[in-house]
This record gives sequence, structure tokens and C-alpha cells, in this order.
Amino acid sequence: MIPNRFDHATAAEEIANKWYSNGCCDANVNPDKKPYTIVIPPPNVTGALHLGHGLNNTLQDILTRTKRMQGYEALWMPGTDHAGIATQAVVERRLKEQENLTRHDIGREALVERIWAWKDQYEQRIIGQLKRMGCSCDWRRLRFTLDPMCATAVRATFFDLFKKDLIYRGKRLVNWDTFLQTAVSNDEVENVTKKGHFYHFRYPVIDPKPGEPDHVEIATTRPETMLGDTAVAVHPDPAAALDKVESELKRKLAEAGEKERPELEKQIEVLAERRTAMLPQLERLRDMAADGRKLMLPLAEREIPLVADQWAKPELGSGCVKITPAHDPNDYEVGLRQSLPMINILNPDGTLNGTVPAYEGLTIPQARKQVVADLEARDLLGDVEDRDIEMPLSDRSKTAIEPYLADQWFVAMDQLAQSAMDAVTDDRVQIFPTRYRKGYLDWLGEKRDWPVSRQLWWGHRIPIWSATYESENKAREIATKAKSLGTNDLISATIQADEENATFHLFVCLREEESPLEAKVEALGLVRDEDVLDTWFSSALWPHSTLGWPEQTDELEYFYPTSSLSTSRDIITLWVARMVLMGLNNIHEIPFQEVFIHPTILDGNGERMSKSKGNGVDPIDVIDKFGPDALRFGLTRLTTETQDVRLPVQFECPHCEKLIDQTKKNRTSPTVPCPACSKVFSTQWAETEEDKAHAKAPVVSEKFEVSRNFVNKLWNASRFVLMNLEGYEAKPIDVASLPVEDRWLLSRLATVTDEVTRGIDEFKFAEVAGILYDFAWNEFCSFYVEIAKPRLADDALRGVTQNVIAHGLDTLLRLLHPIMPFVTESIWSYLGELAPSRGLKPTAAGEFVMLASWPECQREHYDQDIERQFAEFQEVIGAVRKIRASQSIAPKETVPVSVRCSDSSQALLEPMKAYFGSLAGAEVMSLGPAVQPFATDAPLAIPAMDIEVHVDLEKFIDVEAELTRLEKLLGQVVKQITGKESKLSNENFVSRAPADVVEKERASLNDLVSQRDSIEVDIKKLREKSS
RNA sequence: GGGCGAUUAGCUCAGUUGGUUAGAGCGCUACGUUGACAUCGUAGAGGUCACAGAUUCGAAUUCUGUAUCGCCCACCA
Repeated sequence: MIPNRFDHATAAEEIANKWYSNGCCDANVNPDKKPYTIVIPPPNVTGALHLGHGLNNTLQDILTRTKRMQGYEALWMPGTDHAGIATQAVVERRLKEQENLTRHDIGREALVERIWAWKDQYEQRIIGQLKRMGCSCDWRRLRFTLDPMCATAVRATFFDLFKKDLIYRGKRLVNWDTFLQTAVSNDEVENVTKKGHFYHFRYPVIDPKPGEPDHVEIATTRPETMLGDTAVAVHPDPAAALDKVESELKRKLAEAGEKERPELEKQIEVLAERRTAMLPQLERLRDMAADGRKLMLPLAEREIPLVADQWAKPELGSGCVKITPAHDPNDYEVGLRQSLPMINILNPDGTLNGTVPAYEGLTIPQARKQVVADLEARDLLGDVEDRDIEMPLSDRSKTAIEPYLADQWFVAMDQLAQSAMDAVTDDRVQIFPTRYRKGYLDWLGEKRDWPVSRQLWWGHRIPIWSATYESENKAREIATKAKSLGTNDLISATIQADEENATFHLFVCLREEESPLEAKVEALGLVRDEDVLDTWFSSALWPHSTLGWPEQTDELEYFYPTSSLSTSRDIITLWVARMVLMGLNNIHEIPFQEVFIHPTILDGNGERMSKSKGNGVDPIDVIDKFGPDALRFGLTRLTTETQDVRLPVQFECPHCEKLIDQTKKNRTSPTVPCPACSKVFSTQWAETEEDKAHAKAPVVSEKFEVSRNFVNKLWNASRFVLMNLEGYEAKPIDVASLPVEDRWLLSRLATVTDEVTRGIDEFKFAEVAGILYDFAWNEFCSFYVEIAKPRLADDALRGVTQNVIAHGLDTLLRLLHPIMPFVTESIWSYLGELAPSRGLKPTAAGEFVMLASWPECQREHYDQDIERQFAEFQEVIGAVRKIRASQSIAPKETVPVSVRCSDSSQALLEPMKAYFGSLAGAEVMSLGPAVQPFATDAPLAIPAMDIEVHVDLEKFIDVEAELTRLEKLLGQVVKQITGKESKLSNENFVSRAPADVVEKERASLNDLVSQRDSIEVDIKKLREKSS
């Protein structure tokens, strides 16, 4: 006997093991089949997967499983990402917390070793999560962005770009994390608003001429940076700049609503005052700049020029701006434009260097204080205002970010970006939903060079060796020697002049890892670069590096380009765009044909899920509570085309298993008292031994309960089928001879198969899940199974019914399998025992539904008339149920029913009379056009179908209840009639709306009127009878 | 500041090209357990489709504006 619940806890692991041990997920080069390939977006090994990964990987598995069943050689390539800075930061933070050591204390090798240990641990955890979700990856091929295969690809790519002169060394202002001592990318910086001050300084003018100001006022929120100032800028044409601002304000004023007007008017007024007060002065300064006049930078006691540059905004502050090219991104741009020196005042650890010896060794806050005090002592300090300051913080170390000038390696993006834009504009790569194209194209359109070096120890080390020489000849000489060490497909060299220091840098790039050339290059006096590559560099190669490139492997030939990529929108630029351009550069072919951008899961408060907020959900917790199929089905139902989806989350009380809504308050507390059982449970924040002593509550979402119930429904419907397959004999099914309900089922199967197949191709996951849910529950279970009950009890009908129902269940299992692989696989094996051969033309079902063929949409089974007729049957059943409910007739009672209907409906309903019993507790007394009401009658009309259902209430009548029902019905009908009448009496509607719409309205009004009349008659009769 | 998106029942969401009475699940109410399933069944209540205009015979749906929320990008000496 099959248990009445699907025990996922024990079944799932067994099933997964069978898949894996039978190689069900493996894909091999197979010229007889078309390939279908997905590469997994490699999860970071920083930590465990959350529900966002759960969603993305569910979708990829649905695609992979569907295509596999459709006869493709389906490869889902698994792997993980080393995630450079994120992983190193996690391990460094632990090192600091647990052992109070920094990475410099233990050294590069030891740190990297520790990170590998971390990686091994989390990679295992991640793979465990994916496997429990049922992900049908080809696990034999598991890759890691730092493994030898990927490393080879990275080296080959870097070498190629280097040789093409697409890689260059340049200074660049980077976001410097003084704790980790590395540059971090923009997306790893978050801004926080803090209280600070806005300081006004005066810089003396050197030898002012008569009529010239003797000082220039500037302002800053970061006083210490003045030590690195190399100019003060003033706008080259302040009058024109002010005009432009003014006309912009006036334009806004013209368009503005009442609310903004006063504010804008005030701004224009202020601007006019400024013009009067300051324009002459600014123009004088501009002339002085043109004249090459200099200022004395206080404290540093250095002469700096006054320059004319449009970065200075005459409408702001004093109209003058200090320029610190080495410590501010905008000033850096000015510095480049104006050929200003760039003076770095910081050490890598964030203390001041010896540029201005008096401040050497001070931290930034100390230096800030000192600079302000020293300027005040010299009477050069003006006002100090309070102001909110946006402060950049490093995501990883939570310490302040300093803009810092450093040597970095860049990839020139001009050509590469263009190629990736073209691939999308000409639709070789399609992005779904299409609205995301714009962001991709806009970002690439900027063609900003890609800084690829990171001052980290965890990653692909940059394969460049360098040395600096004072003479170009010397550099050339060594370069020649270096090149002669190997062939030009293994070693490449380039010389870059450093004008500032009048030196020459020699850069040598080696293509192969651990090549004997390394030692030889080093013997020439060259030193290897300390930096590693941006983690996205190796990720960008993922679709081809995982297939063995640069080797021309069979896999690469067969599986590349891949088919679809599913990912989240925040990495469309960072990752997707770069995969496209690298694929085109390395293989001259796009990496994938379709990109699906899935929605982001937010919690019930509309916030992104994250571990640091406490609202993150581990898919494993959901699987433990609801099962893997429920997790997957729930996530699939969530995947609409919107950009965000909400999923309220709860704590599951470990004591009473109740789900407790998360609030912003409780989700960050170490312990929470359960409102249901009042026992205390702990959360991820528990740190003290005392807190940890309470059982920990997993974070889940009750939304998966619906899906769990659906799994149960499917399980039990299948159980019913299985219990009734005794004596099953596989026989061909003669469709033409089947009764209506069987042909209805076949027709519906054809439609559903078609809709599901198309939906998956179009990434309409929520829709597909909805279609299957509705069909399985409301049609297969609620109607077909109910109808099958009497037929299975009838020896004459049993055989054919068994054949049809087995076929129906078989098809349903196949269609559901990609979404709910475990329960379908389990049922499949039970079904295989009782009905090993099944179908319209019975064929042997294989051992695994996972490897079964996808159902064909059998269009010839679609029959509009049958579906319409069956809908009539469903309506009639519904009408009887409504009458029963309004009369509170006990379920055990059987009610006599008559149905007035057309001849054709009669022909349909006649053979289905037997099913009224199990579906509506009714016995059909008479059918057809001539049917009369019962003496004590409860009628219900179905006007759209021209059907009237009558229930004999002789034994049951509750006059009051019946009057209430009829009056309510009458009210509804009258309301509709009023609406229709007013619509039809509208001359405009009648004359302008299409004739068929008007005709439909008229017909519908007529129906309603006759319905009203008959209800009124019924009410009258009932009143007479009761009085 | 620029871009993208959302706003429909108490909650989470559907709603195709404008056209009968705007749907589903959860929750709620009432009734119901001798066999597929109480993780169930049947019925019911519940909506000024964010707001204001415009187009149209007709708008949840098209257009304009407003408000609120979210995300991405840029930026504020």
C-alpha cells in the first residue's frame, strides 16, 4: 500500500542518488542529438546559497530537464566562483576576529591556503544545496574559476589581449580600502550619510597686482587633502556658465507645477545676486589664470597654478575649487585635462606619507584636525559649516574608502565593447525581458576601459614581469633578450615610457602557467606583478573556459555557443556583457543565444534578502519543511516578468513549528519569544552561549505551503490511480470510440502540453506553473478522477478507463517533471510497476521520467466542441451544488434533478448522468428541451448556455432560504439589466460600437429579462405556497 | 540627477490585442471525514483596479501628470 503522503525526506535522497548513479544528468558529445547547454552562474564561495540562487537554479534546471526530455543532449555545467575580494575579505575578517592576525602577519602563501580551505568547505556546502534541490548538473564536470582549466583560459586570454595591445598600465584613481589595502570596485562601495563639516580656506595669491585679490577662497569637506592640491580652478567663462544655469532654471520654472515654483524663483533670485556680487571677481581670477598666476599652497608651502577649467562651478561656493588629482575622481579628470602633477599624500594603510613631512604618519582624522588647526593659526581658515557628508564605505571591511592614485592594469574596451553591443543590436544575443537591453547597451556604449588589477592575494595572479630602466636603449636590450627566451606565442614584451619620472618600463607577459620561462625572465632582473585579476575576468570566460578552451576540445565544438543563460539583473553589465565580448574575442562566436533575467526576490517589507539583514532564507530550510518539489514549484510560480517579487518570510519556531512573521525588529534580535508557544528561540544573531542555548529557528516562507499541498494533491490523485490499476492491460486506445469525458481529457492534454511547451520556451515560468496547477487540480483531480470512479467500478468500462487514466497521469507526470522532479519520479516508478506499458499506442515507459520523452502536443485531439460541451456539464454540476448549499441539504442526501437543455446538450449529458452522484450528490430524473419544473422547484438558469437546472425540493424545502436565494439572484439580475439597458439606450454606443458587440449586448439583455421574469414567477409561487 | 519597474480583495499575485458580473491561492465565514487527498471537499463574504486629467460609444488595460515604494547608474568642492 502506498503511503498517503509523499515522504520527501527519505524519498528525495534515494531518487537523487539513482539519477546520479545512472548518469541521468551526464551529457556527452553526441552527433546524433542536438546540444542544449546552460552554464551555471557560478555562485561565490563566500557563503551558502540563498533563495535568489534557489530561484535561478530552479529555472535553469527546468530548462535543462525540459530540453533533455525533448531529445536534446542537455548539458548543465556546474561550478563556483572564487569571488576575489569578497572571499578574501571574509577569511581576513575571521582571521582578525579569531586570531587577531592580519594577512601581513601570516603572509601570502598561508593566507591563500586558508582561503582554499574556506573554499573547499563552502563549495561542498553549495553543491550539497544544489543537489538537494535536484539540480541536474553534469557533476562530473564541476569547475571552479581558479582551477587549472580556468587558469589556462585566463592566461591565454590575458596573453592574447596583451599582444594585441589591448592591455595597458595606467595610473588610476581607485577606491582604496585602507583596511584590506586593496582597490575595490564601485559596486563594492556603499555610501552612508554622516554629520561632518564644510571648511572654507584661503590660499594666498603670490604677488598680487593692484586690484587683484590677495587670496582665493575654496571649500572642502576633506581638509587634509589640501596637502595634495596641485591647482585651484576657476571657470573659463563664468558669465556664460551662469547664463546657462539661469536658462536651465527658467526652463524648469516654465514647466514646474505650483508646488516647486517658489523654490525655483528663489534660486533664480539668488543666482542674480551672485552674478552682481561675484562675477567681476571671477572674471578677474579667470584672467589671472590665463596670465599664469600662482597661489601659495599653505602648510605644504608649494606654489600651485590658478587654472581655468569648466569643472569649477561659478554658481557654487566661492566659484573656485581646489584640485587634488590624486585623491578625488573629478579632480583627477581636471588634472589630466590641465596636465597637473598628481601628488599622492597617503600610504597604503591610510596614514599620511612624507609628502609634507610635518604630517607624516598621521591618520586621516588626525591629519584633518591638524591641518585645520594649522590653517587657523595662520589665519587662513574661514567659516566652518555643519553639513551632512556622503561617506563611501567598503562593503567588505566596513571601513572608509579613500580615493587613491595607483598603478593599475586596464583592458582597452573600445573594440571589445562595440562587438558586444553589435551582438545584441543584431539579435544574435537576445535578452528577456527585452527592457534590459537598454541598460546593457548604455553601459557598453560608454566604452570605459576596464581596470582589471586588484591588490589582493586571492585570484589569478597577473602574468606580467616588469622592470624600470633609465634609458630606453637598456629597456630595448632587455626586451630583446627576454623575447629571445621563447617563441612569440609564449612570451611577449612591451616598453612604456614614463614621462613624469623620465624612465622606461619593460613589461613581459608569459602565456603559460609555471613555465620554465619564469625563472629565466626573473634572471634578467624582472619582477612579477603582485596583483591579481578582477574576479570578473575569469567569470567572463566561463562559457568557454569550462568547455576546455583554449584547447579545441570536442566539447567546445559541440556545446558552444551555449543556449540560454539565466541570471539576475544586477550583473547584466559586470558579467553578461563581459562574457559576450570575451566570447567574441576568444572564439569569434557569441557565448549564448538567450539571456533570461529573472526577478529579484524581496521580503515582505519590500527589501532585498540578505544575510546581513537577517531576512535571508536558506533553500535547505525550506526543503526540510516543505520538500524540494514545493520549493521549486513555489519559486517557479513566483517567476513572472516583473523585476521584483515579494516573498514574506517567517521564523519557524523550533518548539511548536508555528510560523512567526518576521518584523524589522525581531529579525535582527539574537533571541525571540515565540508568540504561539511562548518558548524562546534563537536566530542567526545569537552569539553568547546563553543565547545559543535556545534552539535556532530556521527562516522560511509560508508561501511554499500552497506548493507543498499541490505535491500532496498530485501524490494522492496518483495514489487513487495506482489503487485502481489492478488487472491493468495495456491496449491501444481507439480515440473515436471514447466517451466525451475521455476525449475531453485528451483534448485538454493536447492544449496543456502545447501551452506548457511554449511557455517554457518563452521563459514564462509562472504561467506554466499556473497552467499545470489548474489543470492537475481543477480538471484532472476534480473532474476526471471523480468521473472515473463509477467507471472503474463497472467491469465493462474498467479496462478502457484504466488505459486512459494511466495515459493521462503519465502525460501529467512528464509535464510536471521539470518543475517537480522528485515526486514525479517517485510516482513514475510506482506507475511503472503496475502499468509498465501505457499510452494511446502502448509503449514501455522507461525507468526514469527524467529520461522519458516530452509529450507531443497531439493537435488532432483538440476538440472545441467537446470542451464546450464538457464546460456545460461542469456548469450544471456547479448549479446543483449552489442550490444544495443554499438549501443546506446534507451531503448524504441525494437530490432529484432535471435539466432543460437543447437536444445536443441532452445527447452529451445523457451518458454522463451517472457522474452526477459523485460530483453533486444528484440523480438526474429527466433531460431535454421539454423538461418541466418540479412541483416544489428550485431553478437556476445558465443563460449563456441556454440551460436551466431544476432541483426537486419536495423533501428538503426551506422556503425562507429559497426565497432569500431567489431574491438575491433577482437583485443581481436586475442590476445587470439596468446596466445593459442604459448602455443600449446610449445612442453613441449603438451607432458607434461594432455591430457584433451591440448584438451581443442585446441578446444578453434578452436572456437576462427572461431570467428575471422566470425568477419573479418562482418567487410568487413560493410566496403563495408558503402563505 | 538619469534610467527601469511597481501600485488590482486583509496578504501574495494573474489579468492576452480596450468590450458581459475584474480572477487565483492564502486568510476569513458556514457546512462536511467508511477509503486518492482535512496538506481535503462544497458554498459564501470580500475590490472606487494609488490619485487627477485626456482619448474613446466603452479604460484595470492607451496617453499625460501627481503621489508612494523599490532597483540600477551617475554625482554633490
